[in-house]
Parts: sequence; structure tokens; C-alpha cells
Amino acid sequence: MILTADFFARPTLKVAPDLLGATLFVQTDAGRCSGRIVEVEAYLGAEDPASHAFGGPTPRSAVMFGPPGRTYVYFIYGMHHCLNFVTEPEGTAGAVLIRGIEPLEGMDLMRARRGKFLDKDLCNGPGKLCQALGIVRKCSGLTLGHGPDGGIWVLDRAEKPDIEASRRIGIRKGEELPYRFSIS
DNA sequence: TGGATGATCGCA
DNA sequence: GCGATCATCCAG
Repeated sequence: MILTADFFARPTLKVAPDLLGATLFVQTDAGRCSGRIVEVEAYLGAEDPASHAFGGPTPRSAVMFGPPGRTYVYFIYGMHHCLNFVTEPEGTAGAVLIRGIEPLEGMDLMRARRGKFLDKDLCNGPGKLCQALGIVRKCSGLTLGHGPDGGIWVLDRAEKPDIEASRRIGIRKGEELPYRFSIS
């Protein structure tokens, strides 16, 4: 079953672990890719110092305050994109960063986009999986789902995996919070 | 272990 | 306007 806005219109800390084991699909003109979500991080709203929504909306973070079940894609470190899903009811900010997937469909396309790198390094990082899936900043603000010209969507998991919580990676504030979730 | 690389945002 | 910051990746 495809996850819709209802699934995302909940507290971010509940949505994030529930995404582990679900399947992410990205379809473009080039073809379809999919993978099993194995690592995510929760970013809360205006009260989370590590969140782009910290302190209130800006032009970049506005989509995080909008309706749930949309994508939030940003560009970071001058060379990488990161894919998030917007959570919480409209008016409240929140997002889940997708940090790692296990490739299922479209591995040839992913290899072509990623270049010479090994299969084990195709999608095991937020920047890498965006490159493999062809996600760039114009993919931000899209409603999850698939239409005639492709799209990004998530298929719910069949069974709940064993989940491990740990600290978020690569941030300088709020690093003590166990908001990173992965399949153990 | 550190260099690449550029959008974003707060402050002037 | 300007510059510090940054939810990263990869070569050596």
C-alpha cells in the first residue's frame, strides 16, 4: 500500500522508524529505481536546533511547514543533495531525512549515475542515494505519488524490522538526541 | 584526514 | 552585500 499524507501527518519521531523497511520508488524519463529504506533521521520543527526549520520558516525551509507527505530536497556542501519527507500536520514543521537504502530495481541506472563506484556504495548515504536516484533540488516540494510523467513514492513495509536508535550524523547542535533510526 | 564546493541566512 | 556555516563524499 502506498503511503499518503495521513501516514506523514503524525509526530516525526513516530514516522521516522515506521519508514524503515518501506520501499522508495523514483521514476523519471530514464527509468524506475527502487530500494528498501534502511536508515533515516528525524528532524523536528522550530524547536530542533539541528533542523532547517529551527527558529521558524525561511524560503528554503518553507516546505517543511507545509502539508505532510511532500518531498523536501536541499543542496549541501556545494555538491550533494539530500532527500527528506515532510511530516506533521500543515503549519507544524518536521521532516525525515533518508540516509540509506538497499537497491532493488534499476541498479544499472543507479550505477550509470554514480559512476565507477562499487555496488555496496551505491546508496549508503544521503548524498549518494540522491545521485543514484537522480534527485536534484527541483524535486523538492513534490507530493509523494506517481503520475503519468513519473514521481517519487513509498510503498509500506510488509513487516516491521528490528530497529536501532542512535545519534544523528554530521550536525553540531542537538547531536545528543537519539533521532537516527536504522535496521539492526 | 582534509579538500572540494556553493546555496543559504543572519547580520551589517 | 558579505562571510560563516553546513543533515557529505571520496582520494590518498
